[in-house]
Amino acid sequence: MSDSQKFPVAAHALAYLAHKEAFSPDRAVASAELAASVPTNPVVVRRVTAMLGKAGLIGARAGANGGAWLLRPAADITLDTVLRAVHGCANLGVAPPGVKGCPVGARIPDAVRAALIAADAAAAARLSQISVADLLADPAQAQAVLKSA
Amino acid sequence: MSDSQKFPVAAHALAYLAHKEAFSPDRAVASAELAASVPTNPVVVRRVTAMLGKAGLIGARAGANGGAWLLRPAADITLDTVLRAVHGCANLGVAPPGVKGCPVGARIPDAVRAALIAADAAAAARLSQISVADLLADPAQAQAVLKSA
DNA sequence: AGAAACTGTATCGGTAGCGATTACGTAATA
DNA sequence: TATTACGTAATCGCTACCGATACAGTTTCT
Repeated sequence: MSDSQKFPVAAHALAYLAHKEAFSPDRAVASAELAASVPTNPVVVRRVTAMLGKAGLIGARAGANGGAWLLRPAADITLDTVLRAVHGCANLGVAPPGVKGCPVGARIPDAVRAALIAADAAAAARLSQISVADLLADPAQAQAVLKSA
Repeated sequence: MSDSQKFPVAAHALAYLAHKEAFSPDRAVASAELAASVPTNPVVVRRVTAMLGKAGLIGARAGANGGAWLLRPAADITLDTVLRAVHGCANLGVAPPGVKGCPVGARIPDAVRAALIAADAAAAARLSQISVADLLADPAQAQAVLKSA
């Protein structure tokens, strides 16, 4: 894994729910509407909302007027939680196994693995500073982040 | 992108060169030897060493007794430099475009993009604290990082 | 000079993963 | 009961990567 788009789609969906003020079952938003905003296929949306539901971030109900809604305030949902909910990680590849015979060749993979894990943890830590509510904030903020990076 | 293994392979190759003390052309290591340590195909190794060469991290020479060697002390090569050299990034997906009509649907993608860039920058910053020399250090260090993450 | 070793690159085949789509069973509403 | 909508499985087409082969150019060794 993974060039997966699950995390961006999840973040977008949650931000959309927050914008729609879908905080209770009677304000549920259907997957078709979310899919139209991303844009993507409704099934793709339901695949990620199902994961978000298992993580306790959103509720969902079938049937007419059904759909998904947030179970927490948008400001209380940080993006690292979202990332974990969709089983994502900062992907830099997987450390190759190395050869068993060579002592150094066998030791390097563990060190590389440790570096990859450290990088992933750093990315998650950064995401923990961003909430779904932040995604709806003034675009000037987003621009500032974009330029400083 | 990408699920590419370029970064792990590059890190492994550089660590191997450092271990072999390949600091000058007369101590060059052939791609076949590097490939045997990873393990992978010699061509895969040459693909990444070519990029590392263009980034000024290693030198390479064709011909008998040819191969690759480090152009800098291993302690001066940080892993974020390696990551950039192979055009890698902490991959969390790409922000979907959103729909043009909806004002919020159009704003969210920029915010998501900014978050992805921030996470990538954080991962790179963490990698900048790790050098190739660190990859050869006591495995207890690597274990400590692995467990703390 | 000739043989041998090695890089850099192009190319091809196999494979794996993903998104989009269709389909179906279940659940909730009108 | 008819309709709406979720959750999940199965399938399709696409893309990207790795591994392997091949080849031209370069350097060393005999």
